[in-house]
Amino acid sequence: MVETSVLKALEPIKIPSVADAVFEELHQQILSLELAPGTRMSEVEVAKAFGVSRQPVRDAFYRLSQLGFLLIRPQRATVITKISEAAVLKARFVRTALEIACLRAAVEMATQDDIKDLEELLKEQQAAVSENERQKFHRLDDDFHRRICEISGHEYVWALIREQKAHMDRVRFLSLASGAQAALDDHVSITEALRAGDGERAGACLTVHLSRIGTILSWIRADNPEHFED
Amino acid sequence: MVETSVLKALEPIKIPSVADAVFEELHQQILSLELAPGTRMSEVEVAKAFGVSRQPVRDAFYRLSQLGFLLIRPQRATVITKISEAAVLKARFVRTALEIACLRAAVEMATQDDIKDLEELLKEQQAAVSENERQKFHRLDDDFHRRICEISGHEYVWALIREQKAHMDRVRFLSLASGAQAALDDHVSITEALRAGDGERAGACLTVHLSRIGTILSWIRADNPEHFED
DNA sequence: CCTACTCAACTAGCATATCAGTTTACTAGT
DNA sequence: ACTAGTAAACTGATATGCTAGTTGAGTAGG
Repeated sequence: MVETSVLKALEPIKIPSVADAVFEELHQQILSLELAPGTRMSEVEVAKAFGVSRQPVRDAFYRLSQLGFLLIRPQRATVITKISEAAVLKARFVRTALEIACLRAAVEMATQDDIKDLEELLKEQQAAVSENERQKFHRLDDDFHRRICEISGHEYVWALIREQKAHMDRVRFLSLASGAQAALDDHVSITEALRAGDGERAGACLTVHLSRIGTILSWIRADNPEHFED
Repeated sequence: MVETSVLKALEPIKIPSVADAVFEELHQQILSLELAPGTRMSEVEVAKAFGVSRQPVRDAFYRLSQLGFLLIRPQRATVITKISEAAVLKARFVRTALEIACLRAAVEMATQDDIKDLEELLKEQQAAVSENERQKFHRLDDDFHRRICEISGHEYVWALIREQKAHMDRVRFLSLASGAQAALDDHVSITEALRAGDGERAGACLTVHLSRIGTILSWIRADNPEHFED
């Protein structure tokens, strides 16, 4: 037998396929609005641009359509979906439901160390806000919410939340730095409630936190009507 | 212009593709355990059995793997996943979170007619239980939960719940008729709480309701160890 | 100038061939 | 009998040709 490595991986190693790469790239470009809503996409063109065949592009297209970012119509052009105010609010509802469940579980499970970790995150977030580092804050924001899922022992829920969140992220990308301080304040409130073991209050804070997107949604739409559907 | 029809469909008509058909058939067979967990699946064989090419089968396989029913390992055999006790409990957690959110919203939204509809459903369920019509009860069970989503104004959540539910359904299929009366009693309690406008109590009843699968899970596993993963 | 029709240029779904990697059955050597 | 090595028989991923259907520009007819 050929000795491949000392520690043969126990879990099946995930080999990133070409389709994965195409998906990741397109997903990132769509979320960052480099690929604007309404843009016509062609399997052939994308395949040529990436230097691959149509098949992996087709696979990637399908995944994106499942997430609601591509509208594939047989025999017709595939287009990047416009931001739907309704879809964003739906995503918010689902995300709120899932995160509240995690938060309530986290209240029961959180150790001193967990709280410390969260507070460490809050400090980093404060630094990012102070230095106006928008990208960094967004990443730390995600970390905070993911961390709560982990603490609750329901880490897998983050995958679902991330899916839902994606629809909100396109809006967030248009919002510039607005609301970062308010978001951070919410995080502080949530962490305090968590430390106090008050699941009710934590949930209420989270609801307020996630509701903020609703208030900015209308004026972001007013500023960027071309990215929204009628 | 050729007059295609008087009422041209406003929404783009969904043309069922071959891939859709393959997916639906396999999905149904997997959920009903006609295709047992652990079964090796081959794109080629399935394609031959359905009389189609490998492409639509591949598409269907991918969708099933996303739902957690197929384990696709490149260059290795694709197998139908065994029932995972952990996956069922994860699905239960997510489903509970989503349904509680809907239920609480439904408490605010429900009209007299909505309650009447639900109670009508309960009667049909009672009939199904009395006549020991298992399939029918399962369908009415789903209707009940879907109806609550509709009442809450968050009908789209049902699609997510259905996804999660699928993992629980394979277990339900093994459970024979056990617990139908208990489930119906839960439905009655939930409806009563809904009528009383007591979201707190309704949520508690729902949590109990969905928890029942946890209690039967271990002895179903004991009776059917071959369908469960270690 | 406007309308109705034709047709070429697309589209995605489907079929098929090829490729690289894994598994497994078989054989040669002990 | 048993092990090591090899090759054939798989696997899914990728590439590409083909088809039915849609779209839109251009043209003929009014």
